[in-house]
Amino acid sequence: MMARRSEGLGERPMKILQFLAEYQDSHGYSPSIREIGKHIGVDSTSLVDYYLDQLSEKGFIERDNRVSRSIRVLKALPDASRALGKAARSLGQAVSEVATELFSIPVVGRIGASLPIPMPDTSTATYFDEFSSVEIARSLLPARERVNELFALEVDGVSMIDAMVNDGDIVIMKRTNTANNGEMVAVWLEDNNETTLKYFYQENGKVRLQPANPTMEPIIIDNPEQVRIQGKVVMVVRQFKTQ
Amino acid sequence: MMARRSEGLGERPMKILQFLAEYQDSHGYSPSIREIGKHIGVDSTSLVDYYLDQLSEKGFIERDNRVSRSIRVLKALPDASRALGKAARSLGQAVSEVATELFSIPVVGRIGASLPIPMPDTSTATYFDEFSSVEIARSLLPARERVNELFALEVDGVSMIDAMVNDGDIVIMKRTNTANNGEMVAVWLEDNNETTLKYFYQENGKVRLQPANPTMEPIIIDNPEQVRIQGKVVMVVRQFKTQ
DNA sequence: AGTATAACGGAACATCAGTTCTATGTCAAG
DNA sequence: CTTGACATAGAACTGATGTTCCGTTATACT
Repeated sequence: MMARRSEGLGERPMKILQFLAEYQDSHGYSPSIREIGKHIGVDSTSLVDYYLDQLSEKGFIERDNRVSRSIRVLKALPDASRALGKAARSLGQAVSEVATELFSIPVVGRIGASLPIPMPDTSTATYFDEFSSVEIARSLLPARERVNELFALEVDGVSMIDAMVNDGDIVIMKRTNTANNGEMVAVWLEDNNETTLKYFYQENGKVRLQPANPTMEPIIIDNPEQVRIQGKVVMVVRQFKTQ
Repeated sequence: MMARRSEGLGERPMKILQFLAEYQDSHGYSPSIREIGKHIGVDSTSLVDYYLDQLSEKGFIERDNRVSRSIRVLKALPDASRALGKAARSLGQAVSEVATELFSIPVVGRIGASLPIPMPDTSTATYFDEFSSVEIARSLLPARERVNELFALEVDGVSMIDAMVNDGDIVIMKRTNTANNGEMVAVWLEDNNETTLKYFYQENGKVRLQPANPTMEPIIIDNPEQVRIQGKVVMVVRQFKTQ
C-alpha cells in the first residue's frame, strides 16, 4: 500500500545482497545457494535461484553458470548500512559522519640507508606513477592533516631499531622543516651521515634529539639551524606477511 | 641446478600460488582443484591437493574442508607483478572491486596487562557497540583475509617493548589457535601470567617462542599443547599525535 | 469471476568438485 | 640391495551444488 519497493528490489533479494557481502567478508568466498536459502529462511533452492536471477538482471551481482560459489557482488546496497555502518549506527550516531575516505599515500623511497631521504618535489602534483602507495583511512590520520603533504617511506635495514621501527615498516611522514617538542622527526645527521628518527625537543636555544630507546643518550645540537628536519612522523605501519 | 627453492617452496606450488592470485583477480573466486591441475599440466587431482596442502602448511593459503572453491590466498609471492594493474586491465572490463575497500576492525581491548587478551565471541556477528574501531584499507591486508576474524588491541604499557611494540600502538590480530613458523603470535604464558607477543617456531616436537629482540633468550616449551596461542599478529599501527 | 503474471515449494537430476585409496617411480640413506 | 620419504598418477567415491521441471499460491488487472 505504502512503502513500495522503491526500486524494484524486494525484501528478500535485499537481504540476500546483504548476506552475500557479509558472507564474503567473513569467508573470502561466496555462499552456496542452499546456504543463502538457509539464511533467509527459504528451503527451496529454486526460489533462491529466482532471487539471484533478479539481482543479476538488476546488475547487483554476477555469477557464472554451473560454477560453485561464483557469485560476485557488483554493487552493494545503496544504503550505508554495511561495514562501517554497523558500528556507528549501533550507537545511534549519524552514519553520514563516517568518512569512508581513503587516502593513497605514495611510498617515495626508503629510509635508513646512509642517504638523506628522498623528498618528493615540494612543488606541484607529484606524479608518483612508478611508486607504490599505501592506503590509509582518513580516520586514522590526525584530524585535519593535509594529506597532500604526506608521503611514506619503507624502512630499510635495522638502523632504526632503537626508534622501535623495524626493517620493512612503513613510515608515514609529513613534509616539514620544523617540529614541535615531543614529535618524532626524521633528521639528517651530517656527522653520522644518515637519516634517523628521533624525538624532537627544543629547549633553551638547543635542540635535543632523543632516541626512543631510553637507554640511549640524546644528541644535543647547539645551533638549531644545523638541524635538518626532513619531516615529522605521523604514523608507522608494520605488516606481518607471515614472513 | 640453479636457483632452487629459496624457502622450501617447489616449482609447482609456486606456480599454483601465482595462478590462484591471477584467477581470483580475474574471476572473483577461487579455481577448482581440476582447474588448477589443468593450468599446471597435472591431471591428478590428488597431486594438486598434495601441493595445496603444502601451501596451506606453509601459510600461503587457507581453505575450508569440503567447500568448493574456498581457497584464500593469504600471502602472495614476493613478486611485484601483481597489484591493481593486471586485474583491472585484464579483460578490459572494469572489475568491480569497489565498495569493500575499507574495513572497520573493532578494538576489543588492551594487551600487555597481566590478563589474557579479551577475545571477541568466536560465534556470531559480534556487535562491538561499545568498542572503538580502526579502519584499514583492504590493500594493506593479506590478499583475501577473512576480515571478521580480525580484531585490534591497544597496547597497554611497555611490556611489549622488546617486540618492537610500544605503549599505545594498535595491534591488529587474527583469531587463531595455531600458527606457522615465523609468525608473530600473542601467547598466554601461565608462568609469567601475562600475554606477550613472540615469534612462533615449532621444531622437533617443541615450541620456541622467540622475542623480537635478538638479545633476549627464547622460551622453549616442550609440550606444544601447553602453548596457548590467542591470535597471530597481522599488523601494527602506531600513530603519533600531532598535538 | 477470470486470467495472466509474479512469488513460492519440492524434489529429482546431473554435474561439479573435494577426498581418498592404491600403485608406481625416484632418490638418498643405511 | 633394501628401505623409506617424497613426488606422481589414476580412478573411484561421496558429498556439495547449480539447474530444471512441475505444481501451488498470491496478486493484480480487466
